[in-house]
Amino acid sequence: MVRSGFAKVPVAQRRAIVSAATEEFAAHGFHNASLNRILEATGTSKGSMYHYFDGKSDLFAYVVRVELEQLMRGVEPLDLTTTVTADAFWSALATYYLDLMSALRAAPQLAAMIRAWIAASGTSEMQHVQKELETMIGPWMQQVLATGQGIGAVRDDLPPGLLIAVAGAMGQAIDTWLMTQAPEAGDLPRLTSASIGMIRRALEARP
Amino acid sequence: MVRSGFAKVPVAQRRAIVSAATEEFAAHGFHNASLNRILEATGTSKGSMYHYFDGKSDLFAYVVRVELEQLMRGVEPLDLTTTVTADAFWSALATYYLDLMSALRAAPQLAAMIRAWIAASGTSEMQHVQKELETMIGPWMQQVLATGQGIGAVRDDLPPGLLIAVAGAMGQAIDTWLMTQAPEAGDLPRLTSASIGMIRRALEARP
DNA sequence: ACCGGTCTAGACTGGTGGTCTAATCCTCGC
DNA sequence: GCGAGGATTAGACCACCAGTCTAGACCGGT
Repeated sequence: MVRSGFAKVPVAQRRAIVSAATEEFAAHGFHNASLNRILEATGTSKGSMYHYFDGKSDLFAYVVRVELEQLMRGVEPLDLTTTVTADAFWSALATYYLDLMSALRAAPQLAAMIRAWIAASGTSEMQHVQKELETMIGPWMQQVLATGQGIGAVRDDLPPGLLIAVAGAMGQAIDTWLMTQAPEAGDLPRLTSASIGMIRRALEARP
Repeated sequence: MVRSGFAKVPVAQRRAIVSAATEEFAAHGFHNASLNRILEATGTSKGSMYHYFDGKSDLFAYVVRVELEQLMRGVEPLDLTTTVTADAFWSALATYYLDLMSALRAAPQLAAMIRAWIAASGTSEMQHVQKELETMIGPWMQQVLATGQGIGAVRDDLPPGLLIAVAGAMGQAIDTWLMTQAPEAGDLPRLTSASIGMIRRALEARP
């Protein structure tokens, strides 16, 4: 967890650190990013940095969180209060997903950062980072899932954790495939909606 | 790629190196594994090791390959030549998947190794490892996919690469969920078959 | 016997993340 | 106004890392 001291540091330097760290992590991934380079780039001393953060992965977690929050802020939040049919539920999810994807497409550095996060997740140093971010996103996902099950859009014959894991993995795989393959622009909407369709197929309740 | 010299080294030492490396990688993951520790454990000198392998990730690729081959050897190969209906195709896949999973469950070190590989994949050092292993598995997957499409079991309205990526990600997510959550033994068959069912739902051709 | 290439040992390099101590700053109580 | 003492900073230092390099051992062919 980020140490308390960081809140007191002047905004300018805080922003400088976050920006330099984002750049470094986005460019080199977590493991090949150099803390020393970030220090050098921002003129921060090691003592100060270790006063602000518990270590490299802590800084990484903080930066990812800040960037994710910024991404979320730029996207119309998902509103499921008015959806009462399965079709409405799934199409609301699809538009939300499309929004997120296009926001990501507009912020390549953020996208690189997220890719760095995905690439490093699973490594042991990332476990507490994962946990921290899960507490940020997990409840939201669980609520979406519960809503979907409530209106009969999502199956409820399997453990919620498994459903979330599978859905997340599918989304991740689709994202990276779309990002790296970069199909012709004309094909993109069809591919994205078909991809969401796959998730729906896997998760929807069957009569 | 592994250097030619390694083939000439005595079997005993070769096995010692592979075994020590497996242990190290399985225990610490790729990034936190220490080449020096492997050298120390096997009494190999740095000069020799770098004579055998191009570096840490090269050794890792070799070890993963050896272990994977061993896993495959212990499992009845997938035979799709006699399957002509979609149901037969999917059930053949399901039994094969179950075989693999139980073989993995019986060899925890191998499982740890594979988890280490999955965790590290995506990192930049792993790219050539990925490529090497993909040339080992990729054609097989493509052939399974093509067979499935041929008999109308698998959809063909999306790019093969996307289908493979999604199926692989789903399998991975299910595997890790099953491994880490370790549900009661009684539930395992139901969960596995339901999981395969999810993959089928996402990928099967619809009338 | 000796020559030449192959293999081995391990010191060495430039880098890493993280720790530690000494100094400075800054905010309080007085 | 000023001094004490905790919070903050600087950066030397540590153990360790993957990878390079050189000097020599080994060994088969002539």
